[in-house]
Amino acid sequence: MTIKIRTLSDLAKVAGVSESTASRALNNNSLIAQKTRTKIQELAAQHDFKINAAARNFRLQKTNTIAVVIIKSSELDQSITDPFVLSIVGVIAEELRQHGYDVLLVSHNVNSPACLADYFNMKRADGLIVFGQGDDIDKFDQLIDQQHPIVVWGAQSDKRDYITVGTDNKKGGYLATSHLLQQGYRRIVFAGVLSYETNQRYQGYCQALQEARHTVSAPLDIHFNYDNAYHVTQNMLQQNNFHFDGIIAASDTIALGMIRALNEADISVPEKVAVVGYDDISVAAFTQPSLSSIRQDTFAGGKALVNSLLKLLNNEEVTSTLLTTELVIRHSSVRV
Amino acid sequence: MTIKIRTLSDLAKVAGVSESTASRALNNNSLIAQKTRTKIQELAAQHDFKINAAARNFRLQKTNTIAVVIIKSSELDQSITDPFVLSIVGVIAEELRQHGYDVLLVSHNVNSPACLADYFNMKRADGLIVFGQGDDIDKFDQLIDQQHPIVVWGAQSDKRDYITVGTDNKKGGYLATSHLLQQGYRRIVFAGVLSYETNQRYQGYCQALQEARHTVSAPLDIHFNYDNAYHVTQNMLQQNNFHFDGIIAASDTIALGMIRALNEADISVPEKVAVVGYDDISVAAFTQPSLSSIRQDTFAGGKALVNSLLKLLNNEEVTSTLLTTELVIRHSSVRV
DNA sequence: TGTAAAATTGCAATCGATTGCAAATTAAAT
DNA sequence: ATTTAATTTGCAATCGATTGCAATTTTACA
Repeated sequence: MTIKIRTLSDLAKVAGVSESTASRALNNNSLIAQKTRTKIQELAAQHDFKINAAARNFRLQKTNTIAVVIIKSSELDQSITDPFVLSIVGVIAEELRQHGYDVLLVSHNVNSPACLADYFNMKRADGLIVFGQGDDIDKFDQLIDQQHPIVVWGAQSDKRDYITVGTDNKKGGYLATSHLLQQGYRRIVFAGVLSYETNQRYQGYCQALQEARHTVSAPLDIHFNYDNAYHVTQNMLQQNNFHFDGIIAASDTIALGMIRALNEADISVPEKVAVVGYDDISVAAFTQPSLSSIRQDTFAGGKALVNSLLKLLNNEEVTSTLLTTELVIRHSSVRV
Repeated sequence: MTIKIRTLSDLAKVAGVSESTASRALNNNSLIAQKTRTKIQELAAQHDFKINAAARNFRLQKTNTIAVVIIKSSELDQSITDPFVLSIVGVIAEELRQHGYDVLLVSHNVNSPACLADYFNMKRADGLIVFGQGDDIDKFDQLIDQQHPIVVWGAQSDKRDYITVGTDNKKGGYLATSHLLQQGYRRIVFAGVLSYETNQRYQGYCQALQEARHTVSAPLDIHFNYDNAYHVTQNMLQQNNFHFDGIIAASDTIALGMIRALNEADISVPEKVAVVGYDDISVAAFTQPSLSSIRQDTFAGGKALVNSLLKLLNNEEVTSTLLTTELVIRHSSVRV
C-alpha cells in the first residue's frame, strides 16, 4: 500500500493493463480472462480502491438515486417532521438500499418555481417518490410529469393518471364514523382542513352519517400538527363553541392535540367525547387514552411505493395500489 | 419552444455564443457582459433548461451532497425507524436544504465491509452526519476517518477525536434518577443495553444512587424498541422477577414498552412504579400516563450537527458540542 | 486615424469511467 | 509451419460542464 490508487487509471497502471481491461475486470465482464479479473479485483481490494460513483453515473447517464420528495404546501407546513411521513420514509430508505439505490431526501415547496421534472433534467435522480399530493392538488398536478418514473403517496383518482400508492380514504372515514355511531355517539365532527386527500375521508364520514340519517357538520379547519389542533380546540372550548360528542380526526397528531385540549378542560375522553384518529402512528397505542385510529400500514406502504417505482424504472406495467384500511379500536372511542 | 435544449452546448448554439460564454453567463460570471448574461439566462428559463447537476458536480469534483448515515448495529436494529432519530433527520434535511445541500439518507450496517470513507472515495458525499456511535464503539471507530468532514451524533469522549454533537448523557441519567429519589422511589433500575452512549446515562444513574447511598442494580438488557421492552418486561413480571419501584429507561420507546407491560399486569404507573424516559419524543406528552423524560432537543441538535459540518467543510475550527439536557416532569414519575 | 488599454468571447483540456471496434495474442487444426 | 478461429486486450470517443489562457472585439484617448 505504497501509493494511493485513486482512479481506475492508477489501478490499471499498477496492474499493468489498460484502463478498459481494469474497468471490465471490476465489472466482472466475461471478455476478460477469469484470472485477470480476480487479480485486478484483489488488487483493488488490497488498495482499498472504490470506483468513483460520480464519474461512473455520469458516464452511464444514470444516478442510481431515488429522490423522496416531501412537498410543503406552505412555509409553515412541517410535514417533513410528521411522524407518519417520517416512518414511511424510513421504510422506503431501507427498502431502496436493499435494491442498491441511494435515497435523496428532499423537502420541496409547492410554490417554488422548480418542478419535479427538474430532478430528472438535472440528473439528480432516476425516479421519484412523492409525498404531499394533499394540500393543493392543482398546483401539485403541474409538478407531476407523466414522462418520468414517479410514484405518489396518496389517494387515487380517475382524473390523475400518475401512479399512486395509498389507502382507501373514504372507507377509512366511513369505518371511523360508523364505529362512533355504533358506540352511541351522535354529534360527530370531522377535524382537519379539507385537502384532496382528507376530503375523501370526509366523504366517508358524510356517507356513514347520511346512511344513519344523522347530521353532517362542516369540517373543522385544523392543520396537520399537534399545536394547531390544540389551540383551535382550546379556542372553541373557551368560546363555548364545541358541541360535539365525537371527533373523526384527519390525523393522529390532530387527534392528540385535540384530546389534550379536551383533557385540560376536564372533558373526559371517551366518556364525554369520543375520538378516532387517522394513521395509527406507532405511539397511538400508548397515548392517554390510547387512541383508536384508522391504520395506514407504513411498512406495506413503503414497500409498495418502492416496488411500483422499481417496476416503472424497469418499464414494466404498473397500476396504482390501494392498500387495505382497517380500524384499530382502542380506548379513545369506546364507552366504558 | 421548438427544439428541446438539453445541454449547455444546445443552449450556446441557440444563443449564438460559445459554450464557455453560456456557462459563465449562467453562473453570473462578471467576465460576461451583463446584457449577454441576462439574455442567456432568460433563454434558459424560457426553454426550461437546467444544468446537469451530475456533470457539473463531476467536473467540479464535489457532490453538493451530505450523507446522513444511520448505522445499524445488527440486522435486527431498526434505528432508521426510531422516532427520535427520524425526527432529528427531518430537522437536518430541512436545514441542509436551506444551505443548498442535498441529503443522502443511508442506513449502514456496522458489520458491512464498506467503511464510511468510501462515501468520499466514491464521491457520493462532501460530508457525513452519522448516527449510531452507540452500540459498538470500537467497530464504529474503525469506520470513522479523521481526514474527512464528519460529524457524529452522540456522546463526547476524550479518546475519540472526531467532532460530536450530543447531550450530556451522564447528567441526563443523574437528573432522572435524582428526581425519582426525590419522589420517594428507592428500588430504581436502569433499563437499556449498555452501549457507549447509554453507559454514560447509566453512570449518571449510579452516581445519583451512590450519593444517596442507595443500591445500584445491573442494567436490564433491553434493546431500543417497543417490542423488546414490552416482552422483556412481561417475562420478568411473569417470572416474578421484577422488584423495582422506579425505572430509568434509556429511551422513550423502551419506557413506553415497559409501561404497557406494567399496565397489562395491573401495576399502575406511577403509583406502584415510576418511569422516566429518555429523548422526550414528541408524543411523550400524550402517552398514558404522560411520560417524564430527559429532553434531547432535536431541533437544536439537528441545527448544531449541520452547523458543525458546514464549518468543517469550510475548513473552520470546530469543537464538539454538548447540548443542554433537561428533565421534563410529567405524570409517569410523580406520586399523586 | 492609430495605438494602447479594457472588455468580451472562444478554444481546448479536464474530471473518471465505460464500451464499440479493431488489434494483438494465443490456441487449434491442417 | 501456416492458416483460421477463438480469446484477450487496448485505443479512442464519449458523457456535460467548467476554466486558464489566448484571441478577438470594443472603447478611450492622443
